[in-house]
Amino acid sequence: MIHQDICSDCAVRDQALCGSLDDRELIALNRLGQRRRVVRGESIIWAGEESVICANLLSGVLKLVASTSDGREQIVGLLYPADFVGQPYEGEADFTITAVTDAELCVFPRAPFERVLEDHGRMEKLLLQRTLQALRDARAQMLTLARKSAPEKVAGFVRDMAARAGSNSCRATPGGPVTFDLPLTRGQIADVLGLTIETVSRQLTRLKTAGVIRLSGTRAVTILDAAALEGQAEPA
Amino acid sequence: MIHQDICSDCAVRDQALCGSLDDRELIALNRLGQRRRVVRGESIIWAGEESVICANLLSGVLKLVASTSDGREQIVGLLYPADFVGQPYEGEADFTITAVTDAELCVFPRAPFERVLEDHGRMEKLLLQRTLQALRDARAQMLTLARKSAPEKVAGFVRDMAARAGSNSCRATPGGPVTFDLPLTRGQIADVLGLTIETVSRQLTRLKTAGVIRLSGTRAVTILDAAALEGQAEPA
DNA sequence: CGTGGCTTTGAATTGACTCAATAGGGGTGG
DNA sequence: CCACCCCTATTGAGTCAATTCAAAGCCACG
Repeated sequence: MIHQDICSDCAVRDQALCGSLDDRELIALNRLGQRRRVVRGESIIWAGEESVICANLLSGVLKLVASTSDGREQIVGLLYPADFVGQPYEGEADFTITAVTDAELCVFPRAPFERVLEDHGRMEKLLLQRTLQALRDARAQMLTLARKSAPEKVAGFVRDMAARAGSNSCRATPGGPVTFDLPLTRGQIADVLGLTIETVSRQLTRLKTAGVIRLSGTRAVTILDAAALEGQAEPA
Repeated sequence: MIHQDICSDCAVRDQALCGSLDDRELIALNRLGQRRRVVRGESIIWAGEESVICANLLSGVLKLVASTSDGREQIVGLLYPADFVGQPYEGEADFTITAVTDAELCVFPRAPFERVLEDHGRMEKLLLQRTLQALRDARAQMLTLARKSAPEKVAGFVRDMAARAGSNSCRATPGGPVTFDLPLTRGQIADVLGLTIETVSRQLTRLKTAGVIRLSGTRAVTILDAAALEGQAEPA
């Protein structure tokens, strides 16, 4: 499906990079873009292949996966709605990008998209700022992967996911119990944190037993003691 | 010392971001820049402090260090001559930047530098491309930190340092013995790889005993068997 | 030629992994 | 509506890679 009139139905119209464009500019970009739905587990870019597209993520969650030749895997990034997807100015993709939930994208062919970038300094500047932020995030995660213990990793991950969920649907009582769904399986959490499934499971059970969180089903988490969680994530 | 005429004595004039500017543009930037020397161990930016400068690195090697509140440290990036230093568009620095060798910088106040960026699309595009590359590097390193064994980490590190040294002073016989100096101490290598000093030392000794490398003094390394080194760095 | 920092080597410990088996839970079809 | 099945998660026991703790050794430099 080609975009309706002028992205008026776009759920992330203002948060995505396109937010920097006025109506006239949007028309040009709009002509390039195509909606695409992907189902959970489907990949849109493969490491080592020519990366011919860029996109805005409209809904769902994607993972960036790095892997060794013998099959070990590491999730090196997660993408959420309004995030930019893909690598301009780079032919061969370094990481495989796969949907961890059903997702919807607004896809652009890479080369024309690069031309739009060059013609629109505001948009390029926004992309630079996002890229700088992604770089800071990746470097912060390097500290976690290399130097934090399994309890710290899991507590920090739960805290971060709660913060993200909380920023979407803000609660009246900050610090009070917050409930949300993890978008990832235990195995995917393990792939983010550089642990194994078993270790993630054990640490979550430990937090539950300690009364810090409640687990309902396999996805839902309730934060019972945010201060304790923070204390386990960042020991003094 | 203010720049002499027009950066004519700059060792990295063509490789650094400034390479994108013509002589007229360079005059404007030149007026902002100041040379600064730092000695080994000296920091130019501190995590948590306001980050008021950007710079080009002219000579020497810098490290970006992330640390936990209880003192664990991780080197999340190394900067070499012609690399860009600092975080435009971001007030508070996330990482401490420290010289690992004596170094020389061309320093710009951040705010005016940002204005130059906005006025010069070519330079902003170059910075975007460098930032995207740094992001790819950081993500690749996440795989190493989280999923590779100590032997793989150390072999890969030695290979990468050899490649960097080799790219500067190219040898006639590719694959033949290459000798170079590590710019880092064992402790700093450990901080890059997420290991301890002792483990790095043991792995280097193992590579020496296996006849893959020769160690002369504490800094010099000779690659005796590049194929074996590659094999240990990236097991099938 | 001494001194201090860096490096190497050894022994013991441990946190996370591996292997293995059980339990839960959501969806499908009878 | 219920039984079954598959996939995911939990729990346990034993192992091992890397760390921690400790002691020399080496080298560069004053």
